[in-house]
Amino acid sequence: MPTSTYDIDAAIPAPERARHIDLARELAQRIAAGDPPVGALLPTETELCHSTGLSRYAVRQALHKLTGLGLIERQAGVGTRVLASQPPTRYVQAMDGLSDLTRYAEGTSFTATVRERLTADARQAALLRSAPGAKWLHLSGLRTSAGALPEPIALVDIYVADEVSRLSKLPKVGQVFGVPVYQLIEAQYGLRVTRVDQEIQGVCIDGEAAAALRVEPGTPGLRIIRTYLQGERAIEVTTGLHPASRFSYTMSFRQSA
Amino acid sequence: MPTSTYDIDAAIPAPERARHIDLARELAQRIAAGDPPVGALLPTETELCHSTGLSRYAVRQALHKLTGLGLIERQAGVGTRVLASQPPTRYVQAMDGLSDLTRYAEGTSFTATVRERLTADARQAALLRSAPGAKWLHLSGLRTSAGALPEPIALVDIYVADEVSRLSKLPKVGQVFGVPVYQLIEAQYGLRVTRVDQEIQGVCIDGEAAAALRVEPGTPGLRIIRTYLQGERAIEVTTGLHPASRFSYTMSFRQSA
DNA sequence: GAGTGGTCTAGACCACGAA
DNA sequence: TCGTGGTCTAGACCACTCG
Repeated sequence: MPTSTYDIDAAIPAPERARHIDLARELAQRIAAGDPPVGALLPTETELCHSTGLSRYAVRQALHKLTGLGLIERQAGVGTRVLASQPPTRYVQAMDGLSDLTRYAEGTSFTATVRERLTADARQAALLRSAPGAKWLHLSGLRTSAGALPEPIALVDIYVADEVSRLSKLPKVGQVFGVPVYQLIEAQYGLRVTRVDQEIQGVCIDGEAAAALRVEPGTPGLRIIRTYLQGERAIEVTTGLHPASRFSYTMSFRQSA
Repeated sequence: MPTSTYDIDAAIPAPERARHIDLARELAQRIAAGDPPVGALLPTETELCHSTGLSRYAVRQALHKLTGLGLIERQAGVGTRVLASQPPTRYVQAMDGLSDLTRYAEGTSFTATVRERLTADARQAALLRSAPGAKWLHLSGLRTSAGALPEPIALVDIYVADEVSRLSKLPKVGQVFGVPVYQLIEAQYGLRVTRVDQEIQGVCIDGEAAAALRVEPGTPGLRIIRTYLQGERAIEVTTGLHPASRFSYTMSFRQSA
């Protein structure tokens, strides 16, 4: 039985680092080896206290660490259950805000050429994830670089759900605009976009679009469709048409700790 | 001065939930109000113990929660510093493994038509993020749906860095193949991909590519370039050419708790 | 040297789940 | 009813920072 009086431990120049970390590592290795297999219960806190000679506090710290790693699950009255033998390797693309989605838009501005209220037909309803007959505010325009010679960057369509479309600072036709519309909605209606779905398609730019973007008909491009949702409700949908020569979409996925 | 003998508190039917959570919430509100402004120090643990009547353990639990929220930063010998007045709203696209990147590949198979070792010229070096003259293993082939009539899905090129290219289970020319190459590298060299960079371009599919994919010349498509890195070293690069009619890239970003 | 947060002990009461 | 984990107290020693 390890007595572990505090003075004794203090006299020793410290064995390693924190003991709860050692214990966590040891338990993780045992779990990896399948000692308590997935789905089985780990020893109780009391048992671990006795077997390790540590206090309950230290044992709980170790188990807390394993919980954070997703290795175990704890429930009062039941015990500590093994969830996985290996900490799952996850990869994430993280953003510090939705503005990262449209970072390319920095140094550019949006000029509206169309502003109308529309009632969705069948085709539009599919894009807008709403029932046919639903009302939306529709803006259409051109995004241009803010430099001396304003090169068109993208043809943009913005749809705003009727319930959140009474926005005081919305761009007027012909007006240059800088703020993302979803930010106006969040500010004015006090809600938060909880999810953004994004689809990227390859397209050939023809006809009017080619003329507006000042590229040759048949030029390759990207169509990006973003749906901003609060919960399951789509509150804004944007589509952008980007000439491939002026835009490519890059992202980076990192292994999450 | 709250005496807070344990029996007294126990006799009361529990005020709310855990007291450390109440304290965390109160501190978060104060920080939001700028009481200790960003960059300043919070009261020390001892002061919080006195002002709240809680034990140091409970106070530390509350501060630990705020640390997890990214609101504060702690350092022994210095104190508790306010990092932000609001918990940053982050959005993440999470994957439970890199196979999610190529989920579309399920139910498809890769058939190699080219297998060679190459020495990167200037143009290839840029794609492969290595110096000109570096050696890579190059596979080229077609990804087809596994159904009865094998429709070509994508033209694929795979480049494997020389140091990790001695792979026993690598696809041979003409052979149907199912496992992602990065998994072979991870398994055989005992390393882990820590980052994947991805670029998506819009293209028009012409010439040989159109013939191989059995689409009309001038058909729109997507080119997807993935770079698999361990640390800062690129160990594999893949490019895929997908007809737009058979593939679009979708992703979803969620607000992270 | 005084004070900070990091670690740890040895107790205790509680809500909850299972027998 | 019994044992689980969740919460909490009141002490303690340590490494570290700073004046």
